[in-house]
Amino acid sequence: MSKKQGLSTLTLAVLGLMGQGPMSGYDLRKVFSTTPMGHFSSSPGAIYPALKRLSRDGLIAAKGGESARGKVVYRLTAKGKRVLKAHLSQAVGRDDVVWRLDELILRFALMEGVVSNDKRIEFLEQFLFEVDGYVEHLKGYLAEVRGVIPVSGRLAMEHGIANYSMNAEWARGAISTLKQ
Amino acid sequence: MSKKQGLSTLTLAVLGLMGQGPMSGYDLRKVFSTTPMGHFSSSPGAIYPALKRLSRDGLIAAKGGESARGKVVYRLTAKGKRVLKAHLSQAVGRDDVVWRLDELILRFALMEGVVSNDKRIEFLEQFLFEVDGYVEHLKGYLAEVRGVIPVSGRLAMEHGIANYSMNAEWARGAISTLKQ
DNA sequence: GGATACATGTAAGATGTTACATGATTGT
DNA sequence: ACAATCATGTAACATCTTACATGTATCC
Repeated sequence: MSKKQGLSTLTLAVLGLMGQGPMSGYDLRKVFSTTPMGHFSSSPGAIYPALKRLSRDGLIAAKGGESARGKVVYRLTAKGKRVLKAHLSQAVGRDDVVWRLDELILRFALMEGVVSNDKRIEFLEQFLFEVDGYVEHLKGYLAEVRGVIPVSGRLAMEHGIANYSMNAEWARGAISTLKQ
Repeated sequence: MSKKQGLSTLTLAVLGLMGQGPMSGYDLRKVFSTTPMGHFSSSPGAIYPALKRLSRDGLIAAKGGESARGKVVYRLTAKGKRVLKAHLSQAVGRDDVVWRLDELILRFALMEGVVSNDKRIEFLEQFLFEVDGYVEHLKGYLAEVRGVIPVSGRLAMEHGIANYSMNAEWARGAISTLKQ
């Protein structure tokens, strides 16, 4: 169906923001450095090369026509839209929840206008299922090692459990919001 | 007083685990792949070069004497202990909370036996102060943009607020645990 | 004797950080 | 005229991922 889609978190953020409207590299840097949207480096050494890559791969294209100063404004190509939508529509697995939780939240944040309401609810339900499962796993692990691990370690484990529990709570709330 | 201490998360985890006792690269991989301790790649391509660097820089040293099979067991040197302790003793700032929260939790988890109980409480109090401040900031930001941002974006913002609130709650609980 | 687990490593490539460089435009 | 902000870029370096390579010891 598709090649492996190894979109880095930064790449995903760039495509997602351009999905909302055309932007320049400088615009992206402003968003990353002035809003609490994700935690991205606004360093030129990361953003401009990323734009070059996306441009080279045909996912974005510089708008024709001169813009103010040297500004280069990009927008998604048809291929870029397809790749973005495919990425946002991926199923949520246990690995995503364990290893890439931040990216899942970013994916959700970028879904507006790209993925239907029903699909977003489906995403949250898969997310909730996997998170709940992982919370149980962590609780089981803690029960096993409690007593043999040091206090700091135990508290850090409890942090992990509280973190995933909070994510489950959030997902439950978000699902009922999206269902009206 | 000291050079910039750009310990990567993996490097910190390696030093911290070796702070508890001698380990080989393979032992580290086992810990990373079989316990929920942090989210580290257990790939040999990350770990063995990291051990080489730490060894080259004099923070760890291979134990003399042959071990089973080809096993190479490392332990912290005096310098390694010093660097680890210095890193774990750093003050917590707003930037750490915003950009490196996972690393802060890892730092806390590794403090046992290296940093005194009082210092750990101090760490948690600084952490709590910064987290509380950031929660206020996020709430203020949300209040400003609520209404003009899409639903998915708003829910993602609320996720961030819930996340930091949970961290504050956790810190409060951990402080009272450490105070007995 | 063959599968599995132990144990370490390298090579190629992608991505990111920090620091530097360059020039245009706007405000005062 | 000068500073600040707008705007893009490169070079050197560090790190991590993926995939491959190699050999040993143990279990059945």
